[in-house]
Amino acid sequence: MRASEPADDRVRTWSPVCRAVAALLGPYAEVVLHDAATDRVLAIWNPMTARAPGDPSLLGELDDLDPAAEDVFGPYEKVLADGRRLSSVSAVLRDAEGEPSAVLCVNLDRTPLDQAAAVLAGFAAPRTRRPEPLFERDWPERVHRIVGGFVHESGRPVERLTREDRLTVVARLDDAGVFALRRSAPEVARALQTSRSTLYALLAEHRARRSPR
Amino acid sequence: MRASEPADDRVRTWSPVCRAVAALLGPYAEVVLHDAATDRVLAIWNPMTARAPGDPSLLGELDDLDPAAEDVFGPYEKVLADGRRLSSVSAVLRDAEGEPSAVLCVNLDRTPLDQAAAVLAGFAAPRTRRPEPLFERDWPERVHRIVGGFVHESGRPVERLTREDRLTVVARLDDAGVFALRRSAPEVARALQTSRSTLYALLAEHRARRSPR
DNA sequence: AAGCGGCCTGGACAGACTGTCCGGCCCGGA
DNA sequence: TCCGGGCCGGACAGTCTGTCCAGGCCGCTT
Repeated sequence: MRASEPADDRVRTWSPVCRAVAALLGPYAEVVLHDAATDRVLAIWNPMTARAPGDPSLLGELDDLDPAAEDVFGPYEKVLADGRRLSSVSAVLRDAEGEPSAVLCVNLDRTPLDQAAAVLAGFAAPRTRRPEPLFERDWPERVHRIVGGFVHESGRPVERLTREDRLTVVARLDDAGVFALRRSAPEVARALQTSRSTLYALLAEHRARRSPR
Repeated sequence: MRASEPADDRVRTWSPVCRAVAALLGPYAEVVLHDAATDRVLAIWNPMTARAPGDPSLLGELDDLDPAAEDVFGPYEKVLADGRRLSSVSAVLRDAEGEPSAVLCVNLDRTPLDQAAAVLAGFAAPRTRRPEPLFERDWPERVHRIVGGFVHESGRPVERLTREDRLTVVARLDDAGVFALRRSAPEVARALQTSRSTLYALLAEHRARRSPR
């Protein structure tokens, strides 16, 4: 890369697309251009949070992408601090040589859509609610999905997750109530490729952090 | 339809409402005015099937309506022969004396709504659906609700349920996956006002019945 | 290189929970 | 009255849970 401002080029190259997307999706979509190498924000349109160019992206390393891998990720879900739920899509943008040059993320606030869908669904399906199982039948599948989701989202394969990563995943799993299910702990440990001991350590840490009282 | 048609009055009275509703809900709503006494169609707007005035209504007995009962029913679901699913609302229309004079039915074809909802839902919630708890947070509450539901439905208080009753409840609970939750067995036993031993006996019996293979 | 701290791990363990079994009790029918 | 079905509490072995520990690995510092 160039001298001190390697970003310029890429922003110039990609900003029309970004602006188009931002314009198309209206006020509820945030478009972010990331520098995959430095893991920082290059530019941002219609920001939903206080991020600005130069801020860390928190994307995780996407640089060890093999060319065969898919360049478009998602849509997957993120949750903002204020509870708004986003549908996000990420795309690896490559230069003329085929090298990854930036990462584009589009974050669509789905709450209005959710509300609309709920309205429609309620309109259409009046009272015949389903017996609705207490929990998903195939919870191991579900565990794998949560773990897999994080892997996907962080770009790191399971066996290379950091301690903090695993802590995050454990937090999600705990929030999802997974650990109230019989036999879930060993399964989770396996999925997380860690030992049962460590899993419990992480879990304890998570719970201690959450309520230090 | 004058002389031989006693319906006239009522149709004249109610048709503005019916037309308004039909207009409001667009091409997907059928509005039918029934004669509750003769159980025949008085008038129909925007019919979805080949019914015409004078045809039997097939409403079933709505005549034994006590005045205290609610006059508006639904929305409930109907299914057309061709598979279209309808959301329906019925209303008893009363004359000046408070006597039932006709029944209004509005049948809304929900397939377009369902499709729209699906589109929106798909748009909004692509692949990683809600962190959506794996199971209800307050599952004991849920257990009580299932048990209570059965009690309500059978009219017998918990402590007077028959063996077969309890077996049914256990079946429902098992189908809901309750027994995959840690610590659920004692709670269920308590809710069912039976002993843990018996609970396990019932559970075993249920599972044996289900798959005698 | 050696020392150190942080973290992971397998193994060990006590304690909780799970399923099963049994003897005793109650109750309704023959 | 006797009998059989069903329930109960208690007991038990087996499993699962959390916790703890000693040892090992790794990166960092001295």
